[in-house]
Amino acid sequence: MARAGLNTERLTLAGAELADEVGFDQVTVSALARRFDVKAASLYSHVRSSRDLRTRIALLALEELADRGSAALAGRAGKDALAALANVYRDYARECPGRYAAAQLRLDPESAAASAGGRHAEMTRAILRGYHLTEPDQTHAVRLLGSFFHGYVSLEMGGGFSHSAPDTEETWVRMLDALDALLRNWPAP
Amino acid sequence: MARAGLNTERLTLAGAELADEVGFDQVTVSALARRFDVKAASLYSHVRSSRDLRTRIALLALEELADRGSAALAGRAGKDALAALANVYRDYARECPGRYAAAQLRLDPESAAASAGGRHAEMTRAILRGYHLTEPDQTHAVRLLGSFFHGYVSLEMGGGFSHSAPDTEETWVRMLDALDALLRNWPAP
DNA sequence: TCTGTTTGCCTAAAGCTATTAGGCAAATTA
DNA sequence: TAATTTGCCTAATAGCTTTAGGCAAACAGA
Repeated sequence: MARAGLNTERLTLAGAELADEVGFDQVTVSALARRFDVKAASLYSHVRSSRDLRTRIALLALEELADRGSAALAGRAGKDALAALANVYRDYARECPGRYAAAQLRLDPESAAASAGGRHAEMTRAILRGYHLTEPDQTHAVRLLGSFFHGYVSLEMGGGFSHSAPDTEETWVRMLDALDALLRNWPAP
Repeated sequence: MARAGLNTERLTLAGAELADEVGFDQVTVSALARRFDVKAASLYSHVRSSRDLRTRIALLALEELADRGSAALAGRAGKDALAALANVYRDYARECPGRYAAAQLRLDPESAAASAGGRHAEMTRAILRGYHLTEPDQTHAVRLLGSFFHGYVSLEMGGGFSHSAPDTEETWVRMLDALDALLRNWPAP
């Protein structure tokens, strides 16, 4: 019987594709096995568990997202950089909803430490260099931007803004204007 | 054999408690049946499906959250109101993490329409009355605040801020200062 | 090329969850 | 008290997860 040529990388990638097609919570060892025309038990040579598979997809997504972020930030500063990074998150969530959902998976401490999570915080900090904030305000601002990016994208993806006018595109632009203004005029304690 | 006295309300409430104890994604028909010392099949007289159960818990959480919000906003305006509502979300997530997670469940359109979701948007709008924003900026600001509240609470609950200094309490206060400042000086288009 | 080893996928099996169908006894109503 | 409704049960099917052990394909060395 010919072999399917499975390995951890391919499974992770296929799992990410599956997530984008059917949703991250529908990513299952069985479904992935079906996609390779292989029995579910066979995947356990390459992946420790269902949880392990999902964690790997999450790490992949975080990495991809960080790569896109780095590329977008190169050569930009100030509001330009802010908008660029914000758009990376938003576009990624739209293009790859399953992967984006995966990136929100709560990781165990070891995985989190090995993840691209640090790069994300670092990118946000890089943006703030254009706004001349000093510690601890810089950290507060990093957290505020992180909260906002994550929250906005989650709500938009979840359809939270879908019915109401005005459209989300206009809101998005005006929000970035507002955040830029806030960072330029960050209030003293 | 004595009856357990199940009904949809009790199951929903017990499901919410279970969610707070073991996590919303661990809320299962079987686990709930176990908690009532009853067979899983018995729950299907009161609940249409596992999905139905989860939806009911989500609706309960949205309702409780809206009730707390209304109570907190009564008699407050401006920054006072802003902080009060923000704290409602944050405290609820801390006290009832499972319910809070449930409130993030993506609802089908009918359930969403019947949910307290509208009350939440209305509360945020009420806060903005103290900041004299006109449409469409008011809507943009509603969405920004919604994104921020949701994003911050999600990240804090997920441990996103856990390792780094300064502590989240200080960040929280300074973020609310910043949002208040932003709303008072909302930038023109 | 043959041989031995590793590796990869398979079958088998047990355990858990979801869900449906049909039954009997408890609670309610007349 | 009799009739009816209702509530929980047993039984059964189906899917996902995971472990154990087997056989054949791929590979390494002589």
